[in-house]
Amino acid sequence: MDEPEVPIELARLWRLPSQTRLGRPARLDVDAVVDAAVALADQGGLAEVTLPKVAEALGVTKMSLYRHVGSKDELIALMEDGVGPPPDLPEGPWRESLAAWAEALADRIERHPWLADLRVAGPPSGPNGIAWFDAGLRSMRRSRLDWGPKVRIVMIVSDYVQGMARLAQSLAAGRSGTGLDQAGAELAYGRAMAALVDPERFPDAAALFASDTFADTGADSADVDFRFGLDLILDGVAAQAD
Amino acid sequence: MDEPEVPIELARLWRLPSQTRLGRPARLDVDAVVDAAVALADQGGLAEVTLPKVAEALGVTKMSLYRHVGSKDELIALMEDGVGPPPDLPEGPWRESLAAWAEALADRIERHPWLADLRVAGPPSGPNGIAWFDAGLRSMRRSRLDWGPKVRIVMIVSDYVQGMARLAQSLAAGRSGTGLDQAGAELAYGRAMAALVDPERFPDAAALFASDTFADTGADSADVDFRFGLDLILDGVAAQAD
DNA sequence: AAAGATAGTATCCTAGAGACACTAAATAGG
DNA sequence: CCTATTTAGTGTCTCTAGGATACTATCTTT
Repeated sequence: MDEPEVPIELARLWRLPSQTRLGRPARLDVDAVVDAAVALADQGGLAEVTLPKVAEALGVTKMSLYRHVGSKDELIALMEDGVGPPPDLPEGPWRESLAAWAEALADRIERHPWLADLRVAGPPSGPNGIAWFDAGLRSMRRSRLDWGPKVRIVMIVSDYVQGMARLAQSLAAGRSGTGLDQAGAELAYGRAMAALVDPERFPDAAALFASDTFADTGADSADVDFRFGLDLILDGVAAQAD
Repeated sequence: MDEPEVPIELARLWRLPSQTRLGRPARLDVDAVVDAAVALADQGGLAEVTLPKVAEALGVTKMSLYRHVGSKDELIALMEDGVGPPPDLPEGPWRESLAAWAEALADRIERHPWLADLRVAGPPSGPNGIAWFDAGLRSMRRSRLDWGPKVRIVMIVSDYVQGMARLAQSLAAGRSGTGLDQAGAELAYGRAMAALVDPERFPDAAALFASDTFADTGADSADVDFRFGLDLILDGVAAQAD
């Protein structure tokens, strides 16, 4: 009856020590692999995280990694959890607390941009994922919201933060001319749209392009946009909480 | 001075006819390639869309596809635009119109689940992307919102819809036991979490897991969740619009 | 010292994206 | 009519990735 209580992936996420200490001692452990992968992703994006490259960074062969992570997907999940727990957030009215939590989430993605590329793979299950989740719930302690709404609001806010981060990254990539196939696309965009968007078919879009709304998409407008949407969502929460 | 007015990718997105009709006539065109790719994605997900498989479906070799699409990424963009324009939406108060637009977006993803996997790659640029964008803006005509807020709200709502779709897909995949590595993970999840989530460290999360909130994540709760968040966002918009 | 367990290695396979040089089929101008 | 030009589609090659399998190396327990 030595069936594991928890699946092996969960055991790795929580760094549960293995029962036995038989056999050859390991040079590597889960943390070493995850840290190396995170370092690669931090400086080159998720695409840099390949089993060969992680293995090379650690000075081992790629197949040895499979002793410590079950698959590439599991490695990604471990990386997501591995970037760490939330910071201590100030207690206070739910609106300020929840906003601070959202800012902390955004900050986390800014430090690890590849987090914006990840798909949600279900409910949080790692220790740090749970910690972030717990912090999000805690921010609403002083509200009169029930569990159901709280959970949904946590999902909405974290989804919003990730979505805005993705958008900001895409715009930044397009703007700074990544040298990829969309070099100069930013310049051509306005002119091409003016030529292609027929005001008869698309009256509102054409009017928008004719206005200078897109012109002031300056350097730090991302922060303004972020606050705008966050406040909008918080207004929506306020409508529910009262 | 016969430089193209618009980049070639945009020309393909908008199906601008090429000037010349020299040379060998094409068996294929952009639409044929895109339609085949969409058909594959519809029945097997984005992972089914590979150049070899698309080519096989069309009875050509994979390299011939590059005569009609510039790259895999461009094919994805063409697919996204290729699923079609928005339906006609009822005029009316902005709140109902915007809600209807969001429902139409959700409906589109339900018909083409792979749309949930796509990253936003900047502002909309294809004819149908523009059409959806235009429809979103139009839904708020009767509000007193300025262009800036309108654009942001369109982004927030479409991001919300896509995020919820992704979440619903993840949960559905976990629930129906895809046969992948997470077979039975759903069952183990509750028990494992109860064992791992220390109430001292994670008081709110532990309390949540102890409650039966997750138990009633029934079959059609996705719709309920969707409406909850949508209403929350609309409440936020209302706070801005007044 | 032998048996058993675990860590890391060497080699193989499958599959995809894309480069490049080729052949095939059309048109325009002499 | 015929040939140069232009465009469409093919065949083959390279690179890179994830992963399976069978192996060797190194430790602990008895």
